[in-house]
Amino acid sequence: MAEAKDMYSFEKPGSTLAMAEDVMGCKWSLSVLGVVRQGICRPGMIQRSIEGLTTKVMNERLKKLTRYNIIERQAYPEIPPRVEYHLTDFGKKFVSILDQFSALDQELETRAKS
Amino acid sequence: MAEAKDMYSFEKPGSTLAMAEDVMGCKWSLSVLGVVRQGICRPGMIQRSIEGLTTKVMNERLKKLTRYNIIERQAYPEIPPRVEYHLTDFGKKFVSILDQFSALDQELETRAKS
DNA sequence: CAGTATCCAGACCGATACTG
DNA sequence: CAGTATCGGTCTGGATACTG
Repeated sequence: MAEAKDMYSFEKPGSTLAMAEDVMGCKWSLSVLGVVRQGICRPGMIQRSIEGLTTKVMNERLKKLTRYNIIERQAYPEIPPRVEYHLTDFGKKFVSILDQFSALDQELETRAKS
Repeated sequence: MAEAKDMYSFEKPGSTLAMAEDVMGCKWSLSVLGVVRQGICRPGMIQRSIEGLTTKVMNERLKKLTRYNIIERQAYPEIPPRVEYHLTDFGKKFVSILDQFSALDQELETRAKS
């Protein structure tokens, strides 16, 4: 059984926090997540939306985000092939936490003005 | 003035989110933050608390966290020298967001049990 | 269009020795 | 005790070409 102290220790392997660390530690992860959440879901469009992102890295990130169940992949058996990525329910919770970092910005700005 | 769409774009340079990315992307950052929040505030103790952490990397992390105003450094002019690091108010908000990632774990566990 | 393979420069971090 | 300097291996990500 977990002790209360454990509530305050970071770095549990396999935890959501460790996952967040892994995701955020990779360059381009947040950019990709950002455009996917905006509804830009096809690889070609994702790449064209993000200046400087290469195919290789994009696919690595999409794979990682998929593996962590933050986004999910749907492939349509057409010619030419079509693939779509969308946030999962878990992914929506995940990005809503990321938003709270941004919310701190607003708070700091507001404070600066007053 | 910012458009509504900007609310959903990640990756603003200089933002708290970019800072979070920078911090979390560095190995050992969260470990260091974790022990400092527990009140382990002196470098020697911090290092002894974290298996595998070297002096060099610890100091790099402490510097970065200090630069971002997540923790603050207090030096006492004694012999031998004594230094303490503590969370700032901003840092407390920062770690409370990190806790929400961990909170997702609880939620998932609870759901698994039921 | 979606995705993979290969190559390589540079960043990161671990080990160690050192200063005040 | 707190912190810095140096060196070297590893791993990441950027460029490019390629397959189905």
